[in-house]
Amino acid sequence: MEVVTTDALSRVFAALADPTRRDMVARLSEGDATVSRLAEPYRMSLQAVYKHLRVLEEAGLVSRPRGPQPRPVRLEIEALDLMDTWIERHRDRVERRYRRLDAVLAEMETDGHEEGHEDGRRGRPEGAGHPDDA
Amino acid sequence: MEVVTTDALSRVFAALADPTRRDMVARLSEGDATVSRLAEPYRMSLQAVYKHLRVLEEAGLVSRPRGPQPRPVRLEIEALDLMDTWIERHRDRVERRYRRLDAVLAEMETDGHEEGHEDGRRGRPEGAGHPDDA
DNA sequence: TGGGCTTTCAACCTCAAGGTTGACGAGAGG
DNA sequence: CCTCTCGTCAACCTTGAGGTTGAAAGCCCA
Repeated sequence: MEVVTTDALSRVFAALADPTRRDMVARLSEGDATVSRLAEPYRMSLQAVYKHLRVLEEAGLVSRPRGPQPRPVRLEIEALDLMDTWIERHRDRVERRYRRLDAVLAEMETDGHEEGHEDGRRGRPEGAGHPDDA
Repeated sequence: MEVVTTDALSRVFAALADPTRRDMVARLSEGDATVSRLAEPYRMSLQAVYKHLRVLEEAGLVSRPRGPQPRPVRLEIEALDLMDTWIERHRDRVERRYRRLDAVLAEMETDGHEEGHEDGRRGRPEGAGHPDDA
């Protein structure tokens, strides 16, 4: 069966990997809208838009009461927060690591060594390697 | 030829939509690593890992000198910043909007007006509609 | 110089993603 | 009541993503 059960984070990232969907989110961040209203700007069938909407919904980025009448689609920010958390975490780690490296390099420079950093690159000690999880 | 030229943002989001790739980024945020070292924990061929790496590279999330010897893979944070910026922008918009709505609703409640919200959500004025870009 | 290790490319397979068209159902409004 | 519209579902098509195997190439070392 392999019910892939793609994890939440993957769904959110994947949902936002599509420019159309990202644009929808952008527009929804300004205010709710009905499906057909949302579809207006795009050169694709209403059904396609509906599908995109479903992707966003399954990613938790959007919520809406289902039904035939013109019902509004609303943006939910929890999913954005989810991504944000992930990104910040790793970005911080990298930055911390860079800072550490800079310190090490600075110390090495007291030996009178100069770094070839014309593109702002740091050295890479390639240490660590902790196969830690996400 | 259709050089799709997927935009940068799409590439970054898509790159992180895969759990394996996300794990790679997580591990790289702790320190650089060679391709084979990176591949160790995963139960897939080395070539598959290499492909993932290429995706990350094209998304600008990773950089590495190409060549036959064991060369280190390094995480680049600019791409993370790119996403971060996008996310924050829209999240802020939504939050501002929610705050505004809350204010409006609070004001309306002084009139004793009822809202058709069977799912506990806030009201939706559906105004704006600026098909503004991402 | 030959062997082994690493990285890389290429051909192939499978399946899901994004899109299309066609049809259906429920409300709103004449 | 009939109809029009909006949202929804379903079947189908095409392409690209993720994986595999096989093989080529460059560097290091004995």
